[in-house]
Amino acid sequence: MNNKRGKYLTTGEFAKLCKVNKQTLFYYDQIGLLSPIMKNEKGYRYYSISQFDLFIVIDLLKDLGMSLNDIQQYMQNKSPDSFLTLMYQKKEEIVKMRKEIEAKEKIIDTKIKLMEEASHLDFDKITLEHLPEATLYLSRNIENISDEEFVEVFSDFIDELYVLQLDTGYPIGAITKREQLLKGEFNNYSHLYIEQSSPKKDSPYFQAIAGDHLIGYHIGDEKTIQNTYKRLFSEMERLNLTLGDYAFEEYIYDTVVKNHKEHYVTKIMMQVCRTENKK
Amino acid sequence: MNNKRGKYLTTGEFAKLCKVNKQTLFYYDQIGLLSPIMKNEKGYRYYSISQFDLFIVIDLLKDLGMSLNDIQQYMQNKSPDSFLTLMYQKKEEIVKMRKEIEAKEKIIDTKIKLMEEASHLDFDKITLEHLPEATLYLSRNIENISDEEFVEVFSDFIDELYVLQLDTGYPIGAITKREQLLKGEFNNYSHLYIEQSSPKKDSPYFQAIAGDHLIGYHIGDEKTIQNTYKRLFSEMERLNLTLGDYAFEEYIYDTVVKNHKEHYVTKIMMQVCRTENKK
DNA sequence: CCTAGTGTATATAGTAACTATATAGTCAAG
DNA sequence: CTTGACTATATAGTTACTATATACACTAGG
Repeated sequence: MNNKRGKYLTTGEFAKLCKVNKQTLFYYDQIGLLSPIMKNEKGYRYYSISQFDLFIVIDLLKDLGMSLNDIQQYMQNKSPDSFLTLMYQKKEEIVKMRKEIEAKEKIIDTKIKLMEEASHLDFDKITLEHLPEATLYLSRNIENISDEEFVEVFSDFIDELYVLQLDTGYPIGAITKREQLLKGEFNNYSHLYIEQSSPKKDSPYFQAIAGDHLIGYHIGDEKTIQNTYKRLFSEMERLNLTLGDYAFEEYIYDTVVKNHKEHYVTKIMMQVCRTENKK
Repeated sequence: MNNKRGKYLTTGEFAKLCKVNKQTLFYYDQIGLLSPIMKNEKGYRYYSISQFDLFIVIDLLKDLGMSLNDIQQYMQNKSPDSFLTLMYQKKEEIVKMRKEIEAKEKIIDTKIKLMEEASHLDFDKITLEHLPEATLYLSRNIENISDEEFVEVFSDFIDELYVLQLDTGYPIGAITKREQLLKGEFNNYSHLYIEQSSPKKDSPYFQAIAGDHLIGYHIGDEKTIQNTYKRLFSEMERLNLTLGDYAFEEYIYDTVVKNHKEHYVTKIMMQVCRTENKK
């Protein structure tokens, strides 16, 4: 049990016990949230051990995002029932908090993974790789749309990611169809996408076709991306490959890690077929 | 990809996208953390889509407890390397945060469990129950100590719980030895304790002896607890039981849920033996 | 008993990161 | 051409501390 003993703690001792600044206790006393059980004639504050239990609860509620004012409201008409109600409510909130933390941890893991991978890449080389199947979440179609419409689609896409909690830390990429690629319209995308590491159900997912991709890196502004596409097309011809249905673009280094557009790096993954019967 | 389109977002639109108050963006502009890519002759702000990526990172770092100032420091000399370093550091921090959240969730679960149990108790009844084995973490011995020493032991005990992360939401209880009970020294405890739901290793634990206990509840101030002990002793005699080695006291309702000492409830669990060969 | 060092108190100002309010200019639809 | 919704700046207020300045109190050593 607790407080039956006669000895009290001074503000300094109590602050040390609670692991807070002494000033914080003055403040709590001032706003009437937690006042010492006793003040002597010199104005010295004395706290009892049972007040520590109170502090612990105040601290817990504070960490759960409750304002000192709301805590005080509770403290003023406390009862086993209201405490239980409060705890049930806080349980819900903390579960939500935990899930958010977990999501953020995953985002950080992804960012680390991507950055580590990027640091081992040679941006000058074009490689032919077999990509494993990946699940992509797609925006609505954005072929031939205006700037204003693009901004709207992008905003809606972000909102969907937020609502469905699909932000996994992967970059937002864009898909270009074979048709546009052949016409040289490298900025006329068909969809935005974001990769999902552990896909959920109930959404219009797009299953990226696993298979051979010619992968190259564009350094610098998006506006000059046709140069890199040309290099990719030459390489495709040299290797005797035919163009597949889609190409995928995503930022490797963007405004988050580089100050100037000239240093941005975009990864281009062009689906290709090794088939012989090429026209 | 992102920003190649010419259309920009107004402060209001960008704020909606970022899910923040418009004023917050003014503030970020003012402190130079995130300024719009463009301002027209009337002073209207225009944000690009790629600035959203920046906002997302700022928001992530902020949620990880970084100050806007520190974020700005990072943003001013960003690089893939420094970003990676930052992410590794934040990974460590978020793991710590997650563990703290998990610990708090457990505490809330315990509080709910205890309060639910308490609401179904009849505080007037004395019952004989077989208690399952429980692991208790003990303070050092507190027999016959002064008030000052008690405060010190209590403080040290709290520090240990903090360092070893043993706060599980269970109340801090006190143990009284048979010897003291027989002498009627109900306030001369031998140890403080806290129950551990999932015990860890490497600590001087005390394994509570599982067994029969006579359980009664004391309502009101600790000072009158001898009355409840007397009731327990009578009941013990009536049931033809002998006193065991220890008695355990813990608060059911304390200052956290009740305003007045007269409403505090203390649970007393007295070890007893059903053995016949009683002197 | 005096003094140095540590503790306590109050009062006030400063801080971070918003948030609200007041005032005024701008723009787009009917 | 007006109305309503937007934009801007400037300033003050908020929360929960945190720091600083000043003064008084308590305790241990010489």
